[in-house]
Amino acid sequence: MPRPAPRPAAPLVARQPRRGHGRATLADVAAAAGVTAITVSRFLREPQRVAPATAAAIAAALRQTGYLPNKQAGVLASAAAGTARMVAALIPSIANSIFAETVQGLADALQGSGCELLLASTGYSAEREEEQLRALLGWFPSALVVTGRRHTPGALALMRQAQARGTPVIEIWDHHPEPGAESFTQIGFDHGQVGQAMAEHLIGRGYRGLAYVDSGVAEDFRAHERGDGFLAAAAHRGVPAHRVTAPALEAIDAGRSAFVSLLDAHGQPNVRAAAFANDHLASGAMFEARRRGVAVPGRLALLGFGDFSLGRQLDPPLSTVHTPRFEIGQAAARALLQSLHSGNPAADARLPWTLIVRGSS
Amino acid sequence: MPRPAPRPAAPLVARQPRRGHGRATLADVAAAAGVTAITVSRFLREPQRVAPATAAAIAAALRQTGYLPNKQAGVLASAAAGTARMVAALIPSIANSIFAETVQGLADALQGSGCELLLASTGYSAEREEEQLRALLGWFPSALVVTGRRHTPGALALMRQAQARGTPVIEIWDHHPEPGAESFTQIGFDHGQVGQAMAEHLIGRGYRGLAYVDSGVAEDFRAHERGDGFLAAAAHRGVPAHRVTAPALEAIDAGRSAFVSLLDAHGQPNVRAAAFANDHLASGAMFEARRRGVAVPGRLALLGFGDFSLGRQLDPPLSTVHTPRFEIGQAAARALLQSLHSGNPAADARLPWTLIVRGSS
DNA sequence: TTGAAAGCGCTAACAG
DNA sequence: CTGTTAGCGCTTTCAA
Repeated sequence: MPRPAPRPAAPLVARQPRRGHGRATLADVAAAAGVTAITVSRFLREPQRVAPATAAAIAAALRQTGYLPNKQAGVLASAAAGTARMVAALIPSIANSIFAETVQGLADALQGSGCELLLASTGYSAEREEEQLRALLGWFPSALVVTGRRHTPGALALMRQAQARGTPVIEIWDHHPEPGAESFTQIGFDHGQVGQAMAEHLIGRGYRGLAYVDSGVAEDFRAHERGDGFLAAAAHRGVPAHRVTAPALEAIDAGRSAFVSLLDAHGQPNVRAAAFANDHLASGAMFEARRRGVAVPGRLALLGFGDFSLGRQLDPPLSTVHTPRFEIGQAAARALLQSLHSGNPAADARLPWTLIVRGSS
Repeated sequence: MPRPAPRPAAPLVARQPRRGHGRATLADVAAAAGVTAITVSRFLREPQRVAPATAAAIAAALRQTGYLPNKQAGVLASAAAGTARMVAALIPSIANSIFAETVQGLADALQGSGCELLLASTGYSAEREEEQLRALLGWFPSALVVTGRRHTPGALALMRQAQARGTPVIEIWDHHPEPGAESFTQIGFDHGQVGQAMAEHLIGRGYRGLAYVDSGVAEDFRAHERGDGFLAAAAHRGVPAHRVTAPALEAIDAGRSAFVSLLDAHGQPNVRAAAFANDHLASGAMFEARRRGVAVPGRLALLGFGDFSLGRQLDPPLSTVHTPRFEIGQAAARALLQSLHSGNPAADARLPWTLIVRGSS
């Protein structure tokens, strides 16, 4: 009588299962529907590729189990295709309404594309940018959006590495294509040109004795570049101009303070018109002018930047530069989606800004 | 002479490798360092647990390969521990400076915790909230932050499901603990109480004939609740009060328009004091009052909500309610980090607001 | 139209 | 202190 064949030895110690959460997986759904996981996966991605009867069973099982696909697993499994469906964005400050609106544009345009937004802010610090970049890239995002074109060597290396892997890398808020230099997609405008236009507007109005009130944020390079353009244009026209830097206060207060220092410019050429790094600063100057009874633009003409809603309400309404802040985000989203779709790098875009002349200049 | 044993049959067709990207993996680093992947993994998480010599070799290999850990893989591998290191946040609008500041608080307090922020906005739509919730939860975030306590049944189900799995779910900007009802962690304040305080302030100042100018955004429930509290308090004191809704314009313009309609209240009780759903609306009223030469607070007292920087600059400066908008984000971050750390649900927090009496009331 | 097998990159569990 | 093995949940490749 043959003895029963020995059963394969059971493992000496049962290993602990690793599932710790109660979440339904593809396998659970599949079991409930009487198929295997791959069929459910197919149903979710290409419903028409499964038989109608199977589809119905799967749909029921999905509902019954409350299944939510695990995107981490999905990304990992198709890492080669670069389908992370997640866009990482890095801006100087979330609380700054300029960037908040850009992020809104980005998020809105990403809506419906199946891409989520991974957001981080640098606090205008280049070192923190590199740090955050490293953290964001660890998620293997399908695209990367960063602000401006000044980065630490480490950050640049990370960006290049990402780009080399086929991840679209987009620099927003700036547009300085450097012929010959391999670089990233830029979506924005030339801040030097804006500064130049600001100076030319004031000069064209007949003002002599100009000032550019720069941002007190040392790493707001774009504000500084507008200042550079402003001073260069004035110099080119032979008009005296100088730069003052706003103090590190809340912006409207900083503008008030800067206004005061413009009025009493010890030995400086008499200032008749001032351009500001942003509308908040310019508004502060307007408030202070009103308080002191200084005529605007009679004694001093004022010009802002940004076209925030407040400026229109002032008396006189503030002349300013309208910027495509929402559109920059939208354009970045469109560019990266198209790049993801086509496989080609996204094209640069120079977005239009306009100088709006109101009463203050 | 024995024939050579047949080699195991090679697969008929070589399978395509699946790696499509050029990124260094743990195995690459390990090979370069002459160890195995797990040792590198240990070095990255607990450097003191590998021998100094090995550590040095690994450090060199890491530098040489430019390795960046793949967080998707890491999360997946330790899914049971819930270590997604990613916080999902859902707010009505990114461009709205109130929420932008809250997100900034959240992001700042998350800095250094190793958690990234996954952000989405609902556009004040409950349906879009549910949709976005589904998308965000697919990433298996370690915590979820949503705005307010009104959600669709589907959204509630998702939130409860997440909470049941041990994911902290935090509702921000509101605080209405309902005794007995199982609910989520709430971090914010009671908007009804704020409305009540606004009414009592105006009544205490001797104004009779009150109005609450509500937000034109239909789903800004918190603004409506402040209105409810306002009207209830007025009724309780026997003071006539009514609610008007601001038109759907840009906020400052909407405030201007609402102001005009308050002045000519056909048959309504004469309005002597108005509280607004936010400072932008109130500021619009102030601008219009100045334009029309209407005395504030002589003819009409005005009271805002939010304490935006603009209000302080107006003439008279705007009375308002200061809200802890940055602190709400910070507190949410702290609460969820602690919850993640301790394993217990995060505690509710009622954050303080203050009524700031300036010149306009 | 469906399934089996393998593998994405990493880490938990266990063994030395 | 280091390694082996297995597996996270999904998708790709190949076969039926």
